[in-house]
Amino acid sequence: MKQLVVLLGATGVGKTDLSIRLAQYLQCPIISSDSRQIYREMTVGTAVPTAEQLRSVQHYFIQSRSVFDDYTAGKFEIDATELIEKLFKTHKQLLMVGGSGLYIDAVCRGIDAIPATDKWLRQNIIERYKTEGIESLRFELKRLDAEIYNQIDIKNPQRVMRALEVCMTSGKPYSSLKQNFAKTRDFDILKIGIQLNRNELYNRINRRVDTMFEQGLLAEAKSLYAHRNINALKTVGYKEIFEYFDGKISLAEAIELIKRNTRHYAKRQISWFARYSDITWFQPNEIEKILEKL
RNA sequence: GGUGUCAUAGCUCAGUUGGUAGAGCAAAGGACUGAAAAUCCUUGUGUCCCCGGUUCGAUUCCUGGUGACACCA
Repeated sequence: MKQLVVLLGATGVGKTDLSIRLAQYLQCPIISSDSRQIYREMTVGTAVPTAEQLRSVQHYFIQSRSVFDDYTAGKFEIDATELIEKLFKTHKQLLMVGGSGLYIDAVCRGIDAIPATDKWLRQNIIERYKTEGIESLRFELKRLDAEIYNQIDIKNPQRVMRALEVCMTSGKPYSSLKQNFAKTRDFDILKIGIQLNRNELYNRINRRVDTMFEQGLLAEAKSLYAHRNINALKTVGYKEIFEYFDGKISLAEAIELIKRNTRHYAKRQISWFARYSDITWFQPNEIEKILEKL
């Protein structure tokens, strides 16, 4: 049986360095499940693997799309499963590495097939949200799909808008499309989790942010400033610098905010992974134990 | 040195016409099916600066002290 090894963990725990070692051991390429490293315009701020790391192991998805492309988790499921199928023809084991929970889910269990939604419709719904408020959208969603209305987090505008947009484009209730069944994949999945105690993780995150600035994060953000409204650029490390460019906060404040928001992000990842019951957890330095597991 | 203002949660501050107090941020926990590094939810006991006085009762009023800030010398 083919096996997909999934290396996951919070941002900054040291997945990248470890992944190179594991890929070399398994003699397989790396498939990235990172929703931001996939964009070629963002290098420094997403802590993409170094040029040397990219040279030493074949990587897929890293810097393979543009921030102008409107990439999504749904596309990732299609692209990644296709790629995995292809690679399994020449490899018994493959390594997927990344911390984007939804992207990992998309590959491991799949997300339901839902017709692509129209860009303008979403724009329209966002406008309605801004002018009419959330209540109006909730009211309409309840009318179109009472079941989904009761399922989703009604306090979360993004969820309400998405549900509405699906109902409107498909012409069917979102709840009828959202099956929630895990797809069966024709390969085994082994989840390897990397964790550190909270203090150590936060220290590493803080240090990594300082390093990003030394490596030119400011200049990179400057080159993207004009496109700040693009979804992909609503990203920790960029959005705070944009605020600095706006003159709303100082550079020192931006740096602190990036550190803090990255910590928040790491916490959210930890919460997400906590619900997977099939992860074997290791410390980043327990390479021998991990190799043994493989 | 003098005068004035202030001192409340980790931080910034609100408030109590005298009955021991609450917001934002932080922190912690959580949710998550095409924006996911996104978006959202939950959680607030703290010598109310210290000593004393008035009072049934003081974080609140009064005397003194300490500290910070401002102005005047």
